[in-house]
Amino acid sequence: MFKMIVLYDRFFSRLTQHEVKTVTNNDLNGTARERLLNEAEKLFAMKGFAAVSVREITHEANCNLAAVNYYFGNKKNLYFDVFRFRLLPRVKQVQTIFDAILTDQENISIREIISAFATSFFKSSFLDEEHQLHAKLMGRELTDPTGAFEILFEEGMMPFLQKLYTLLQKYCPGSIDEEHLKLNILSMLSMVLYFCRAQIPVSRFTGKEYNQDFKDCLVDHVIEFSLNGLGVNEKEETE
Amino acid sequence: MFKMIVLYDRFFSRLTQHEVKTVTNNDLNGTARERLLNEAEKLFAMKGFAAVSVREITHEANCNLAAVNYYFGNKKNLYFDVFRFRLLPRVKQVQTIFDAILTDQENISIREIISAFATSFFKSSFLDEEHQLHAKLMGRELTDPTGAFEILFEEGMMPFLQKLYTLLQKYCPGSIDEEHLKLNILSMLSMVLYFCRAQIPVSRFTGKEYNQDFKDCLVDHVIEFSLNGLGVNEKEETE
DNA sequence: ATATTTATGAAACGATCGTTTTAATGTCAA
DNA sequence: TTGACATTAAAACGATCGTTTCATAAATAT
Repeated sequence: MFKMIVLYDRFFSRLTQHEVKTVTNNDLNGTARERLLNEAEKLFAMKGFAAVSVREITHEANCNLAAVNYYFGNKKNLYFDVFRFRLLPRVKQVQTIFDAILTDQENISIREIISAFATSFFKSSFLDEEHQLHAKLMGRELTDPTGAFEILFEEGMMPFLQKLYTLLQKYCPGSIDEEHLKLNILSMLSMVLYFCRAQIPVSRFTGKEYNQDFKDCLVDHVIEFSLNGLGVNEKEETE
Repeated sequence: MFKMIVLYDRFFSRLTQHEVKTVTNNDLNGTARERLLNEAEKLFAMKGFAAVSVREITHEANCNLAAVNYYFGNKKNLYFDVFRFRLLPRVKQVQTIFDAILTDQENISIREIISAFATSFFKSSFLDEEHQLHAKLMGRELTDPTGAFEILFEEGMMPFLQKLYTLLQKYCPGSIDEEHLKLNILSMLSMVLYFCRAQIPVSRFTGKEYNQDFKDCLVDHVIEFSLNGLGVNEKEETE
């Protein structure tokens, strides 16, 4: 009895018997717990926390209504676990892609850093239809924080921004003070986030649809605007 | 009977007898309809549409539960009217401030245009506590559009962006094609929106609180970053 | 095989939601 | 004053919500 209550603490939720025994097994996707997480991720992302009912999630996951409370304690805990086990890995993946792009190169220029940043955000993840859902989830957390966002920001976003900071500080030609460099980084971040999230206003104002051509154009624009914004005259470097 | 149904159409809602007779009177703030709009604006902004109940609104406005349905037909129509009669005027005010800043000056430089843009957004409105609520409302519409945002964008934002476009096109030194200039404008917009809305992550990364010093610093940063991003070397102009 | 735990099934609970109904007011012209 | 209309009041309706209960089936351990 008491053991059950402890399992429903803020940071832990019940694992299936199968999962406890064979955590490293790849064949877990079929378990009820996994199906619930998958459908919850999809539905929460599309409609938001309040607009999705437990009945809807369990129905889509082919589970019983009581399954959510059995595995996760309550609806809110399921929401948090979606962030912990589904969103956080994907956010971390952005930095992984960023690192992979840079490690291929020997001498790193600022242009290559900026380019890797924009590319890792844009092309590889956030413009995919699948990841649009995650952007919506994070967007809602930005306006109505529930604490779930902190998990992503502290463990996923902050380390990435810090790494970007040390990289740019190292390879920046002039001496830029900490405050201005950080504001520059946030400005770059604001652009990629905006062009990913506010696709409707962007399309409406520019008259362009988000096809591959326009996406490529956006990546180039962010890179050039950021390089100029940083005060780096790229023409001296590339030629 | 039928007349009532027509009044509850998407675009119109019932006016009080008092309002119909004396629309220009300043003494309207006390009517039930106005009180409902005020409280709805406040509550919708703080909690979002779904998280606010009609009972809560009517209670805060010292009205009866049925008053919302009497004056606005239903809850959703009240939400739309909050955008129509409360948010739209405030969004238009941004452009008014922008125009006021520029008309004081005789010869307009690009720096002055950018500065007026950033200032009209930042200082005059979006960083005030009162207007933070409106930013939250717009933020939710960005992730979960209900159609209410279109009112603001088409009638408030688009004309402003168009004006900015023609201004910059006129006073820009080099020849910039339409697409790139519009992307530049959207980049500037993304920055002011982000620094207004994402105050928590910004404070977390920079370590700065949103006091007056930091706000001023942000305005300066956006201006400089934008000028550099546009490829305008401001030092040749100001000296 | 038996006992114990784990998981699922269907049904119900209590609460809250938006909306409607019906009756009682208040207001103003005729 | 009377009648028509605008407004308010209180109560109830039907629906949906998150959660709980309890019986049963499946899986596992002894």
